[in-house]
Amino acid sequence: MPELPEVETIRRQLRPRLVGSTIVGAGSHWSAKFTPAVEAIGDEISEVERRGKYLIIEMEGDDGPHDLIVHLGMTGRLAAGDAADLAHPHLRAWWRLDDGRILTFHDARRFGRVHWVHRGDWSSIATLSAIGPEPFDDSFTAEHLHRQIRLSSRHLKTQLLSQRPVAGIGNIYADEALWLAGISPAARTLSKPRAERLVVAIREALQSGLDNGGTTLRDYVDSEGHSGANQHRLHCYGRSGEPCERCGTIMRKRELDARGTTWCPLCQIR
DNA sequence: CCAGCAGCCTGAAAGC
DNA sequence: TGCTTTCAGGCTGCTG
Repeated sequence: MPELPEVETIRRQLRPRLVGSTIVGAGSHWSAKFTPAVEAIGDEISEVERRGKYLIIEMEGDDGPHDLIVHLGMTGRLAAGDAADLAHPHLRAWWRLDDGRILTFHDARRFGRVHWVHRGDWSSIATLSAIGPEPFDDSFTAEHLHRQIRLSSRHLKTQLLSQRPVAGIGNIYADEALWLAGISPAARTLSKPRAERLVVAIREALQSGLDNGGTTLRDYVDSEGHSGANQHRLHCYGRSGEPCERCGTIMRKRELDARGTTWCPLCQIR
């Protein structure tokens, strides 16, 4: 469940280690989700960016600039290590660098993906091509959020998870942000004042994740194999049956559009 | 075009 | 103890 804070943590670690390196070899699992990895052979890494939960490795080669795009899915891990990492049974893709190091992509559940596209041409990746603004960008405003939510009749939380109103939110930070804002995940509309609160809350929830190196509930580790610490600071996700930190009401959990959803039935009344 | 949902995946934990 | 069931859920692509 790497969401924006987890992917950004990995990006910050990998960028200085990868920029300037050339890919001299690569391989992948047989699934078409991972085979585009080998297209990067021969190219040099010029930048490591991120858009929402997508890691975007910018590549320069004889056939022009490309993006090597990695989505970690639920259980994806990236690491810049040595050949020992190739032995792992969950290895899905690997890239050998010109100094002998190997960038590996492990993913037990194979919900992750690798894409190879011309620089900036994300049209073949539906979610990425329609993705909303970065949450810390000035363009992510209450007016924007209010307008976006009005475009769909789906539950508010489901819209946040779609990546369209704003980029990078997954199940954990969606529950956290809605609790912080005091808004029901099952709402279908969003007033202007609530949109104001939700923008602040989304930034607060994600910033906590960034400040604490990500949230590790089961699988997440950063590119150096370290767990995050934000799981100790969650107010909502995973706290069903426990008292709400704000009002003491017992937190509840239910399925909302096939996603486990925790909320406070009093502070987040519909 | 949109809402809703099956399907993809496997390891850990719970249930029997 | 050991087998079976449940659960975790981001994204794609299909259906009505």
